[in-house]
Amino acid sequence: MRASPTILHLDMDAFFAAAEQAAKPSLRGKPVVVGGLGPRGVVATASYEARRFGVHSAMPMAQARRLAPNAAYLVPRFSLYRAVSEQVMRLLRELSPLVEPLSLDEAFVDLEAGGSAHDAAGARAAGERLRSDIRAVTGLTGSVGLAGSKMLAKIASEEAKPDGLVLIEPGTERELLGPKSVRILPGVGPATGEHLRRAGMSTVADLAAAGEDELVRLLGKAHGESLHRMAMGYDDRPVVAERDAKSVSVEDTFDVDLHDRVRVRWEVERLAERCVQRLRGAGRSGRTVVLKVRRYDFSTLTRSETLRGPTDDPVVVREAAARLLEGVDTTGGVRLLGVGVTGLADYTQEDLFAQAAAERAEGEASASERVEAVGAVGAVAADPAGTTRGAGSVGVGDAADRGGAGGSVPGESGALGGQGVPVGSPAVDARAWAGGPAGAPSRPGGGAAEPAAGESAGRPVAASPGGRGHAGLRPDGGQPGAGGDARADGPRGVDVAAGGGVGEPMEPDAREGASSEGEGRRGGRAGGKTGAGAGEAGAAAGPAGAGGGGGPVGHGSREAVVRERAAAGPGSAGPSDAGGAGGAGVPGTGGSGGPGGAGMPGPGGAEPGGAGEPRRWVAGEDVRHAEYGAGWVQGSGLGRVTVRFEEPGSPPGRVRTFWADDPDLEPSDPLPLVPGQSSWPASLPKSRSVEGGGGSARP
DNA sequence: TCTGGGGTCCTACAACAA
DNA sequence: TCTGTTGTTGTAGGACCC
Repeated sequence: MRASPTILHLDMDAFFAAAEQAAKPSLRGKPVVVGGLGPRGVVATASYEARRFGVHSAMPMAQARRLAPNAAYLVPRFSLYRAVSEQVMRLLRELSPLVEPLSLDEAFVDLEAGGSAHDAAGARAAGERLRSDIRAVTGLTGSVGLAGSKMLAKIASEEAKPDGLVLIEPGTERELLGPKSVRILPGVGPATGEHLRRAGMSTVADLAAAGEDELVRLLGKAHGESLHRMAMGYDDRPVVAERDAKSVSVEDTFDVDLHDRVRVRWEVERLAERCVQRLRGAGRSGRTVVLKVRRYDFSTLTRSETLRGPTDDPVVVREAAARLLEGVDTTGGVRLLGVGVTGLADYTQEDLFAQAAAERAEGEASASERVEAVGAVGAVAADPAGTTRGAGSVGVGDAADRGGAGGSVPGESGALGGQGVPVGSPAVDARAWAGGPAGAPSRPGGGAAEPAAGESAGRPVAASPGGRGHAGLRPDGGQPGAGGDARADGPRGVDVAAGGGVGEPMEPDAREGASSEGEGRRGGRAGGKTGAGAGEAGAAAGPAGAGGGGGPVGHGSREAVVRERAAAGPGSAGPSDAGGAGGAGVPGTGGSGGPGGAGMPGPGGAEPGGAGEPRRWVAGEDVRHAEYGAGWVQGSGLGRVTVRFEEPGSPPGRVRTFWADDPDLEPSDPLPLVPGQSSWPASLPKSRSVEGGGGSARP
């Protein structure tokens, strides 16, 4: 708590939605909702126009659609938001080196540390200058709070919204906070708020009056003490510029609950792979593997296992996650699965052993010790029951062998994928599934290959038409070309044809925005972008060989299966018979393909280059047409795509409809919201003319 | 048709070692 | 040697935030 209001909190106004409105002039002044468009999606951000209909963040998307049926519904485009966020953070760092980002659109700045303000007048001037700079550089508005502490600065920026600045003079905190709801204090959410309400405390003044002892009694020591201090207006938390991540995790919610144990296991292993990719991308390793399972009734379980040392080996993490799954009852259905790693370190157990081995090579250790050390790699700590699960542990040699095997599989995987996995045999080894988790690369030196190129501008490759898709492996055993998240927003991918629900190409202005749920169109261009042909994509068949058949979430109606089959190109795995039987990708699961018969994942079948399968386009995505120029996808369906031709800085544009596979139409990267900005990330185009069309090769 | 994804922090409890 | 206490570690769950 300082005497001058020199802690600044910036919060961009309705950030995602505002960025979309800036990028799409025809949406300005109209309700825009950004979030997951699948059946279980929630609202990430609603524009102020949409908020007037009662739409707010974290609201189920279905509810938002009921409240604001005419709003534009868009999927988030993180590449755009990250780029704008970088511009904003750069402006903040001009004010002070002490900038603490809280998220893409929010940060604290210590103005005093940067010498940009020492009193209220200076702070206000700096805040106003910042707001005007942000508007000039990004075209967006942000709200600024200034106070002597982080808590109050954040409360001030909330008061300032939208597009304002509020300064809280030190000394006025208690008076200002007293009448406000306890919910404005950080750490008081719905549960704590209700708890306090039942205890007769609804305002901050009530908390202050209750005293620390009472709050500790109600909420526990840490929470009670900190809340009491906050209620008194005390908060001396410093602005911290750098914070190390403490965990890395990935999770997926499925459109339809998973019942098939084999599928659940496959998903867990796939998530483990993605988690390790992220872990490695951050240059970290982790020691504790955590499995998260949300069941059909929304109850959530976590199971964790701590290894002997940190690892970034996909095999080790995958197998730990699979072991953890064995202890979880999934009967009744699984709604969400997640895999995470905590206890992060900058080195791996293998590093330590390598170092130790080098030392021993210099004669510092005996041969017997060497054997012991190598054998321990990847082994897990004894479990709580006191039994070491040796069967699941993997030694270095084992991992290396497996890596080799994984790499060798893709060539055959199409066929395997088509056969599906025998079910009813719990001993089924995922490693036998081509393109499935089995094929995961192991470590370099143990045969692994790193992802080729980070995130690749958010364009997953070799994804299935339904949006799912383990990307499969290159024949060299490496990861698919572009690396990054190989899954194209999988679980939410909905087969356009089968899923219904996706509108006709829209008439101009008949409905702003689009509700297309086909997020997985990437498959259509994956081959071209990565240099992989249809054959490779086919090799990515999922374990059960659902292929293009049963979509990942059970949208695999017979109709869809037939379409996908027809579209399967040579070299693709093709849908399994089970898929053909009605969408259940797993033979033997009683895969009746009944309602929501969950097909196994796996792009397999209809993949890029597949003759006749239209490409899929995501609502809101940037595109470029050879003749009409830059635009964005307003809607798609029934083999057509509707594009509005406009870009940041242009007047609202006109709408045209094309065949989805129109060769003149191609995807494009986001442009700066204010044309010609030098602070726009170098990896993204600064203008269409420079960029030459977005750069994605056609399949 | 309710309820995402990626985090952080805290609490409680059991096991174990000193 | 046995018992009680205390600290640490691992595990699980809950709340909260954006």
